[in-house]
Amino acid sequence: MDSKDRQIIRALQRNGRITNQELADEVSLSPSPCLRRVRNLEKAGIIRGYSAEVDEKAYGLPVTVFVRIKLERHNEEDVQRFESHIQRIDEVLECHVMTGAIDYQLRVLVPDLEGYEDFVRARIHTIGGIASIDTSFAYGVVKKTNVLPKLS
Amino acid sequence: MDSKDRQIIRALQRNGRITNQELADEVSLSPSPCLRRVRNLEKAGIIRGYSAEVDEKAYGLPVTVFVRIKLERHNEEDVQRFESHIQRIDEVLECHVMTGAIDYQLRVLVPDLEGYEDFVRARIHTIGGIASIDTSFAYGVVKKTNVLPKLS
DNA sequence: TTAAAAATTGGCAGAAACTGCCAGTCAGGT
DNA sequence: ACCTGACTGGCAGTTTCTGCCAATTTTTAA
Repeated sequence: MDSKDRQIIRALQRNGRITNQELADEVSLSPSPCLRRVRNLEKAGIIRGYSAEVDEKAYGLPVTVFVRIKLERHNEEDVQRFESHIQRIDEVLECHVMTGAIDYQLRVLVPDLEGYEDFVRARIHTIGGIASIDTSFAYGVVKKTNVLPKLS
Repeated sequence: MDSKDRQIIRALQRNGRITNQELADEVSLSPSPCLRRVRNLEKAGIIRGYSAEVDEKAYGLPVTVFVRIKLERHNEEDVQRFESHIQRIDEVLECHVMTGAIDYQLRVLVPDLEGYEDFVRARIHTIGGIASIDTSFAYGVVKKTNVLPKLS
């Protein structure tokens, strides 16, 4: 991966549906080698895929919640159990394993506060083995981008 | 926005570069009306744009950090100052305004721990007016998707 | 420094996809 | 039943994609 690949990556993050011709222009290549580089990045798994960015509020899910979870036990079985459950919950868009006092942080999307209560009861507590849940609601977005910073 | 639009949205979140013909197939429309719906969703701002999903590690930024920040004062001026600074920092991919004890939560991408130290010193503390910073490192991803849940 | 080998590039042409236009269809209201 | 408005599907000209090959650039080794 050279600097041209990185240029391509950042251009595709800014606009994932740019045509190959425009992309080629932007990175100063002709369409053929440009497309080949894109395909190589895809095959190598560096570009995982493409996605539409959607206004969550307009879609009907205006409430973003960050949920910080601690497990009671950390043996292989309970951890596996928790993680495989989480992966199947559609409302959970992200789940990170964390260092420090908390084990996991989730980003969850719900239609309203009641929806969140339902979510915790029906989806989280039913997993079992959870020591604590700490909830923070996000009520505004200052910044949200997919474009990775330039490497210095 | 009807259920067909929602179908289109979810299909485009799963694959943002699907061709219009395949998309039309998937949602049982012919290409013309399908494309028109997509364009309308774009014009209405419901589809904000399209983006490539990139492997952050392969790109060279393997460390994800969540930073929870409290401000000293919450008057209009200091808040504006903080938020406009944050928007200009490339390493900050997300910044949410939070309820509760913390004012903001940031998602930050850095190459390593040293990079994070530099980031805090050079980018965050220089803003001024910050009461506290709480850092959590993410060292694994259990789930990460852009696809919004179906509305029940 | 030179020469051979490898990787990358650019152009071309057939195939695929996009997109504006128009007539036909369907749903809701009077 | 009729009218209105919104939506649909098909068509055709235009644009874009993409596999192939020769030419160029870069790398490697002598």
